[in-house]
Amino acid sequence: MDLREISRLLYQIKLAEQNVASSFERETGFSLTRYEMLQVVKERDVCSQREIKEEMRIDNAAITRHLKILEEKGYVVRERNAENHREMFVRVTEKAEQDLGHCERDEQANHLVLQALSDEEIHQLSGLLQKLNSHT
Amino acid sequence: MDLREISRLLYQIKLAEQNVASSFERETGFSLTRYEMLQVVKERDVCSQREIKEEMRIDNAAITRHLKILEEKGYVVRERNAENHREMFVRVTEKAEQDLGHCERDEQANHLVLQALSDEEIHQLSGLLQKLNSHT
DNA sequence: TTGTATCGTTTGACAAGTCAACGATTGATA
DNA sequence: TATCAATCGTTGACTTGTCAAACGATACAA
Repeated sequence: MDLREISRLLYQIKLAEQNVASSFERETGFSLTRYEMLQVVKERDVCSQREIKEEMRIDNAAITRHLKILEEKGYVVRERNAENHREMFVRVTEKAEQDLGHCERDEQANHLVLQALSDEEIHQLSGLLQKLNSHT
Repeated sequence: MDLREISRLLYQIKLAEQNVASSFERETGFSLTRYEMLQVVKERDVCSQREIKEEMRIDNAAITRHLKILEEKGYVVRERNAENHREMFVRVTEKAEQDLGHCERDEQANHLVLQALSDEEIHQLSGLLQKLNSHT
């Protein structure tokens, strides 16, 4: 297993990421990151940006900017935590719930990975990525 | 298998890509993309940017910019194809061969994926990614 | 009460990708 | 042969990530 083989594998991961992220956006209308972000917030009902950071392992700066965009689109509302004015509390709006639910029911989205891989393979892939990601 | 589960999986791929690319760069001193690019050129001895594009599935603009950087670092030389003045021919330099060989022999690089996954698992992962990437 | 450290977020500068528009060459064809 | 289309590469504008510096709270110690 030499470096060249490793770089080939890693480059395949890069390509997969690009393909997959752009397909997701094309088919759902949501950028993958912002979709995840909305779901993370929604699951917590209300949450701080620090929580988003910990859950998504993404830089603070990126969070600030994504939330700005989501706010402009009317998908989230933000307000300072009254008990700790350093924190911003984020909450998804009714509109976000609707639009998320809408593309949830959209069959098209299923064409993504499901077309390429069987359920068994998806499960395998998920396990391997988990291993890979936890070793960081 | 609903959309939320899919997005989780795709987001894992995104995280993996980020981890893996930055580890690679930290440990080899080469950005993953530029390392691949040098190898692709080296394997062909001389090649046009179109060939790089087809092999690496990367945008033309990105190639132009990476090659500019590689040229500045003295890793590649470029010259117009005398028979077709539209094409640029790229070639790696002696210095590139040396530096690539140097980090090839560097054990550190092996800590990357190899630490997280067994040979068998790497093989599995590679297969799954291949399937995923060919379905695009 | 007054520093000082820490926290949570924001901002700016950079990297690396995309797409779209352009320029120079080349090839095809009317 | 003159023109028109296709090819190859470059450039500019944009996206989305990073890191580092800055900033307004807050907490705590002297």
